[in-house]
Amino acid sequence: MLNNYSNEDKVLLAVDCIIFGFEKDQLKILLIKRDFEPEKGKWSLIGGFLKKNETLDQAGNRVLKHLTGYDNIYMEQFNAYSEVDRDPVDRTISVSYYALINIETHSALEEQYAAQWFAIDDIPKLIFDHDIMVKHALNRLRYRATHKPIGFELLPEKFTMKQLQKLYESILNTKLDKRNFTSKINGLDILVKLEEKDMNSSRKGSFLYMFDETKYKKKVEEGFTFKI
Amino acid sequence: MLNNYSNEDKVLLAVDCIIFGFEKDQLKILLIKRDFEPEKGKWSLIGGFLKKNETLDQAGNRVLKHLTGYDNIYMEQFNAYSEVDRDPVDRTISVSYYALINIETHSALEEQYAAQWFAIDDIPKLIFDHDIMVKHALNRLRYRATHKPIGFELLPEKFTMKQLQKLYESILNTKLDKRNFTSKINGLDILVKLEEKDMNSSRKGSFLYMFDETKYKKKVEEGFTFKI
DNA sequence: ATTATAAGTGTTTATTTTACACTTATCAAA
DNA sequence: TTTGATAAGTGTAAAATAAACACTTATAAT
Repeated sequence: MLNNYSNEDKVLLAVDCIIFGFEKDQLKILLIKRDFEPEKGKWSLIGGFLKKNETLDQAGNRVLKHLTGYDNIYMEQFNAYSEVDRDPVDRTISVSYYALINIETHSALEEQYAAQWFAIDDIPKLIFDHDIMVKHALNRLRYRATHKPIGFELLPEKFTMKQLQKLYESILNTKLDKRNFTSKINGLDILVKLEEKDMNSSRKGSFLYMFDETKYKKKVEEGFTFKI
Repeated sequence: MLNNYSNEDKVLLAVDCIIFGFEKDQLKILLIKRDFEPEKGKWSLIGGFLKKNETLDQAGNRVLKHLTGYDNIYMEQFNAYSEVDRDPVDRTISVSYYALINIETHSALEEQYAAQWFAIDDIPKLIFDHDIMVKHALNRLRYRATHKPIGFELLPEKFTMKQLQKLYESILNTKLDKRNFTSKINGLDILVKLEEKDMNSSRKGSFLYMFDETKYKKKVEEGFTFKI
């Protein structure tokens, strides 16, 4: 009586991750040189196959850790890709995730692995349908940025208001007014202004901020609409 | 060299559909009495297994047609569910879809099949993790209703402003002000007001509307924020 | 002391959203 | 044919939010 699914087709299930980082005022994604056939040596998203005894979330984290060394990264599932011929070797459905990561605090790992960061408007041709996945992930990230706070996972612990503005500008692909941006962000009440200044970018120096993690996460739960 | 995926695990991939309809001012979903083990006879979402040579979208449509007779239905994929034990028989990942359907023009089909419509706040206990899927689908539908026009797929060809308002109210689970609603909707410029009146609901009668399909679909592309 | 540079800060206008209640068209009943 | 009942239809004022816009200030380097 049990096991009456035996006539059904089984397929390979892949997990592919679009890993966003932010560095030098630029939004970037992490790509890897694929080390197996087909398309060996071509640039690819971080990905791998789901194993029998793990969830998709677990597979995403395992794959990410295995290929980049990164652990405990913020990830969100966003779409399944199922074109019959998307992978020439075998029927593979891919569930994609986007991840947010602070490049600086996770630096130096890329070298031991074959991963490399690419600025968002300088991405090489990718294998299979990975280009489309990146496009969709960007849309999702844009939506995310206008409906929930963003930055906690992407910026260093302490950052300037300008860095935060540049993050929004690069995600939304637009220029924002400094005064309006500042008051909008302050209105969200998720930042803590520190005494400390960053003296690198100007003589006057600019105050550093941190996220108030509790308030930030509360706003992530609630959501809002951030009009640009 | 090819077929080097042979060590990877294969899994069953299911497609489950949350089918929304609207009837008698109520948002409803279509459920089916499951006709195979396990959980035979229990209420379940419309679902089935992906076959080797079809996409998920195709599988969704095939399953829907097979179990309800409905064809050519608006569907959108929204999430993959992958808990290891979600199906007791075999490892099955489910990709869920929500669908929108006009109950009246598709009526009479339920009887030949084992499907039945349930008002959204009167849904029986469902098998596996289908309850969670329904909850997520409702959230997705709410999001959809506040960011794109909705109703074309759910309402009959001709409908009153009140019907449309009731649709929004039942999706958003809230009461709306008649005047504000009317001017908001008219502001979208997606409706055509007919000469014709519906005389069933009042002595005065209420004008019937249709969607301007071109404008409607354009707005669906663009998106907006519908503040309630 | 002077200068150069980016940081920091408020106000006014335009737009959008919300709150709110009376008149009208029609059918049914007297 | 008049009257009454009922839901449809309609507008405005106040409040909140978003957008546009430019000068002052703190500091390091010279």
